[in-house]
Amino acid sequence: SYNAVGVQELCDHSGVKKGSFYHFFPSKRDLTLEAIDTMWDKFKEQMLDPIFNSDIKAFEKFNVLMNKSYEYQSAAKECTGCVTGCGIGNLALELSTQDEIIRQKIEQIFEEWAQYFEDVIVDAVNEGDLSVDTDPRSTAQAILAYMEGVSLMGKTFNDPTMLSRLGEGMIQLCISKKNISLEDNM
Amino acid sequence: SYNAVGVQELCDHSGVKKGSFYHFFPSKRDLTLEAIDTMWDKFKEQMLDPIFNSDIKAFEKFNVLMNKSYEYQSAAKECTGCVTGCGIGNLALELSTQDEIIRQKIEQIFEEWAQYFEDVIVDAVNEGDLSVDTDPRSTAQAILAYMEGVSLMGKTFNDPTMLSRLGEGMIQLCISKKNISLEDNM
DNA sequence: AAATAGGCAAACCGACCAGTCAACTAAAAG
DNA sequence: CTTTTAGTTGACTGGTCGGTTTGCCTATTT
Repeated sequence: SYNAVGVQELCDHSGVKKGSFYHFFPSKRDLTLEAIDTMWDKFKEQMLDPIFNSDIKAFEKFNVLMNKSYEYQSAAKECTGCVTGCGIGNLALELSTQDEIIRQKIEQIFEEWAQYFEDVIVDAVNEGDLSVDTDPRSTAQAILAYMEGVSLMGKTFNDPTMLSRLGEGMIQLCISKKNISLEDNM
Repeated sequence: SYNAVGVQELCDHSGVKKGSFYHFFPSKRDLTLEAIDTMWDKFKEQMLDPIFNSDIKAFEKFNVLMNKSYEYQSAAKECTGCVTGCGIGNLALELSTQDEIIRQKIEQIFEEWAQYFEDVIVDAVNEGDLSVDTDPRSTAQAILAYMEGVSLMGKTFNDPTMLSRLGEGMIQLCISKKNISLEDNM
């Protein structure tokens, strides 16, 4: 939690004196903004880019992403005893109503993040793997929402396997409504 | 945010003196636990029970729930200027790694919540509206995760329409994987 | 009328908060 | 060699934190 951790604590943990900290950062919020950038860059570099620049099947990319997330959360639990969830999602939920500037920054990151998904969905549509009725933007947002929701559940249950168990849902979110004749199931 | 609001502030806002507060509640955490119960009871009473005890179609129940959530968040934005998201989800994400007792309480609530969904899914399977291959428990958890994720997105974008736009995804999460022959789409 | 008990409020506690500041060091620039 | 500059440090600020203590006031019981 952002509000539960003080500047002093951060400094102690990093072997930095608080006075020095305020020499480089005008405020705690400034540090947070930079930390968000760092997290996001690292996430893109280590997770999104390797997966979404590879040439595996579109659907498979989502599965790989979820599996990597599962591994990451498993490692976090091994290391700290807690499933930590998505760092960006955590901040989003805690600070969106509290700090408008941070909210906007995270909004922009989510937009960028969904763009990764949207591009893949567009590819899949062009390749005929998804119905032309698919709305790429909404579908991409739905998948991102689902990922964040699954992370939230994993954190709440403190159980990383929730990520792998619920991973399949991402594919279902891709299937356009019109592609499923409800009569078939009703 | 839990940590951003102090007992004094809560008391001022309620016209209560802090000394009086601590006469009735041993700690801030105790208040929180009771507040969670109250929120959950109210949510069940006003949202879940009316919808899930009605005899509309299973799929339709999920849509109605999402629509009601949309209306609630719209009203919140009108009133406070902010989409507040799901109160329980907010606490879950902020406190799960910070307070084990609160984490357990929310875990139990999520379990109960998913049970509502699971029952409906079982009904739908029995009535032939969903494939017998459907895993009711996982599907229920997936829908809950999705709802929480959509709430998170709505809060981050401070845009209640995100709830209605992404609402359709809930139905897609119900469709069992085996029900969709991927070859049809690929 | 005396005793009792609970609701209530103000003062208070040590700890911690984000942030400031002046004194200091060390190295670069003139 | 002197001056400027960047970085370091710990003491300090006003204020708030969660929580405690004390004692008054009222209302029921005896």
